[in-house]
This record gives sequence, structure tokens and C-alpha cells, in this order.
Amino acid sequence: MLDIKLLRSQPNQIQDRLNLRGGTIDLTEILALDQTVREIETRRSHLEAESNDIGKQVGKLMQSGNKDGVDIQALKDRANEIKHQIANIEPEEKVIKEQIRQLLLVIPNLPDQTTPIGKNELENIEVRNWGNEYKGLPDLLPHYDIGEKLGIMNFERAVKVSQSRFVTLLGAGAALERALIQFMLNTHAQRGYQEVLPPYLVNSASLLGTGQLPKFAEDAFKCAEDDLWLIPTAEVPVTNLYRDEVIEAEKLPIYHCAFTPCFRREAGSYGRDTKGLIRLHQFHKVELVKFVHPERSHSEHESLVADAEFILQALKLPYRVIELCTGDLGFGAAKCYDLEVWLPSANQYREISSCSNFNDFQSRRANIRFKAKKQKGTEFVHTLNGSALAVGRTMAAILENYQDAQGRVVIPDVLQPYMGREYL
RNA sequence: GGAGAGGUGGCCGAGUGGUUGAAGGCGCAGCAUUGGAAAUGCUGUUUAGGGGUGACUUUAACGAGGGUUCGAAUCCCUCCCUCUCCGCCA
Repeated sequence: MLDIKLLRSQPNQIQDRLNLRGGTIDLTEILALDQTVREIETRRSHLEAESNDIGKQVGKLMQSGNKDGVDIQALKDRANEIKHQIANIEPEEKVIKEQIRQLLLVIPNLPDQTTPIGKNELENIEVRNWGNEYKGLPDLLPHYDIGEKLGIMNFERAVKVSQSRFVTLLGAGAALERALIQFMLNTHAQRGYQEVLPPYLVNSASLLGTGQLPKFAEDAFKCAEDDLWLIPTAEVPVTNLYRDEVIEAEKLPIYHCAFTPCFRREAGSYGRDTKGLIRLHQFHKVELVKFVHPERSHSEHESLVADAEFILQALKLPYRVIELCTGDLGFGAAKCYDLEVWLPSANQYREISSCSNFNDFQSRRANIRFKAKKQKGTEFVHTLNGSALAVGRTMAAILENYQDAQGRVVIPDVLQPYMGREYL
């Protein structure tokens, strides 16, 4: 959520920066409503001040024993008159305030000053790449084919049990998934992230806090009987751990890593990535979440990306780092790097992690502040998060990049201790 | 699911419908004391919105939302949450 005061004080600059995203966001309505509501608010405050004053006078007169005096009745009459006047303007004030809130909630974040300007994904920037694009064997199989051939992956039965876009892992496939999760969590924990195992069902306030609601309700699964939703990412429960809290400044930065299943309706993606592990309604992800001092958020973002890259490098999977341009940035992100892993069967890179800096966008919505000792007032923290990594897509990358001439899949060195074997 | 108890500031904990943003304590900060510290003493210490360059001023907030009243932390209603006991349960 943007700061209404910033919007008020420099509407043109804000408009220009929002325009870099390419959408059409009109701020005139919200600015007009803001102007109106402030006028009403001032009037109401004055009326309430008078009313408070009368209350005190009545109190004094009552205590001095003058319970039925004429002057008391006159004061009461005046106070009732004020009450009616307030009742006349207050509903309008509430309605307008709610309108402003609703409008603010659907305005995307301002792109960071350092985010490259561009219209769409074609203008994203490749920052660096790592490893060789493995062209593979001539008879290299896509991950879903080798997975089924090895008997570690079954799509048909998952469809029977649920519906399309679900998978079942079997035997070594299930073990590999579990090994990846263990390896990722252990690595991050060693590197300073506190592990969290959060709830997988969250309330609407949490989704509002991280920005999935109100705009993207159709992307999430909802439990109709309850105010509960299946999490689309661990970002939601982990970020909201600190909702409505004031953190002591010296406790920052806070680093968490979390493994969770993620549930996404994938509305509007019919026919895309229908085969394999790439786009499922349920998948596993290890997520990194940071709460940091605003002054440090840029460097914290870089190190977050490095922590995600560390996993890819440990697994020896070729990848590249893409910095998203303003036109391709997600709703809440101010700056974002995608990590894309090499998938030889498709002869292309596919997103395996997205590392975003939200600046104070989420913390404003979720009301996550910090307070420095000796300083008056509070400030909003900056929140950052990134996948490290999407487990299913990592499995897909391993199944393709590690195929050998015998049709086996070599298990990456770092996973062998977890698997107790060298090949699938 | 049934029965009961309770939600007050960073924390603990008082609270009578009337100048209570809220006693007291802890914690924290500053000052004094000390060779230095502990102990002690004094002072200060919520957040958010509006107005003002500013000192400042004004409004709101005692789980949330309504109601009664000139006036509500205090009385009434609805909802949420927490705890205890019983039942059910991995």
C-alpha cells in the first residue's frame, strides 16, 4: 500500500513512477476523496472538541452538587445538538475513508529507483549466468517422461484422485523431493535463516497484508465455510507472523526460511505447461523471508538472491539471473530478480525462483513496524522474500540435466547423503 | 460440540460512569550520586490522524463493532480471540 501522505504531497511524481509499470492507474479520484475527507475530519474534530468541553463542564457542575440547574440542561441541549451534527457527517466520512482504502489496496507498488525501465518481459535484463547450458544426449527425455519411465512419478493417478495439474511421486521420486527439501532447509539454516513451519491455511487479513487480496482472490483456493485460504506461498504466513507488531530495531534483520506446500488455482493459465512438474495446483517450495531496516534493503536483496543462487550452484544446475523491468514487475514488488534454471528438453531457461524487495509496501498493509530506542515514533520495515527454491521445478531440472547415457539420472553429490544412492 | 473464566500501555497489573491516555510495579532513557559499577534518588517514557515552518494544538484508541448517556475502560448487545474443565479425535 502506498503512503497517502506521499501521494498527497507529490501526486505527479507518483503518477509518473506508477506509469512505468505500463498500466493505467488514475490517482485523481483518490486525491479528490482525500481532500474531501480531510475537510470533514477537521469539522468533526472541532465538534468533538466542543462536546468534550461541555462534558467536562457538566461533570464539574454535577460534582459541586448543582444537579438540576438550568445551565446544566442548556449544556446538555447543546451537546445533543452537536451529537446530531456529528451523526450527520460521520457516516460520509467513514464511507469515503473506506473508498480511499479500497482504492489504495489495488494500487501496485512503486518501482524502485534502480529497477530498469521497460515495457514488458522482453525488456528484462540478464544480470549474469552460471554453468553451461547442457544440450544433453540426443535421446534426452523431458523430466515427466523420464520420471514416468523410472516409475517415480505418476500423473494419471493423481488426476484420478484430484484433477489435472496434480502429481504423485513414488519411491525414489518422493525421496528425492524430501531430500531436496532437507538439503535446502539445512543449507539456509546454516547460513543464518531461522526455520519456520507456519500454518498452511491463513485468514483474509493475512492475504491482504502480503498483497494477494483483494486483487488476486481468484488465484487462491478458499475454504468456503471459513475465513481461511490455502497458502499460495509461504511468504503469506511467514510475513504475517509479524503483522500488527512493532519490532525492536536491534532485532533486525530477521531472516526466516520455511518449507511449505503451495496451492494455486492457476486461473487463466489453461493450456500452459500442462505436462510435468512446472505448473501444478499443489507444489512444494522453500521460501526465504527477510525483515530489514529500510537503509539496508538493497544489500539485503542482493544477499537474498545470492542465498538462492547458492542452492543452484550446490546442485550444479545451470541458471541465469534476470532483473525484471518496470513493465514486468509483480504487483507488490519494487524490485525483483528471477532465477531461471536451464531445462535442456525445452532448450530454454525456466523460472525457478523469484526474489523480490517489497520495500514498505507489504509492511504498510500488514502494519509491521520497528522502533529504535531513544527515537520517537515508528517506521515501517522493509520486507523481502524469494524462493530458494521451488522444489518441483528443481526436481525437473535435475531429472533433465543429470541424465546419463544409460538412461539413468545421476543424483547430485550434495543430495547423495540424503538419498543413500548415486542414481535414480 | 457442552460448561465456565478472561481480553487494559513494551511487559505485569489496578480501575469507582465524570479534567483517566489511564494508579502502582517492571523494563527502558536521561540526570544526580560513585574512582568505576551495583544500589538509591529525581525526571522522562504509547500509537495513529488532522492543523501549524515551529514551540504547539486538536481528535481517536483499554480485543472488534454497535448501543445507552451531556460524559463509557467502567452499563447493554453482537462478534472475534485466549485460557480451564468435559466430550470427540491424529
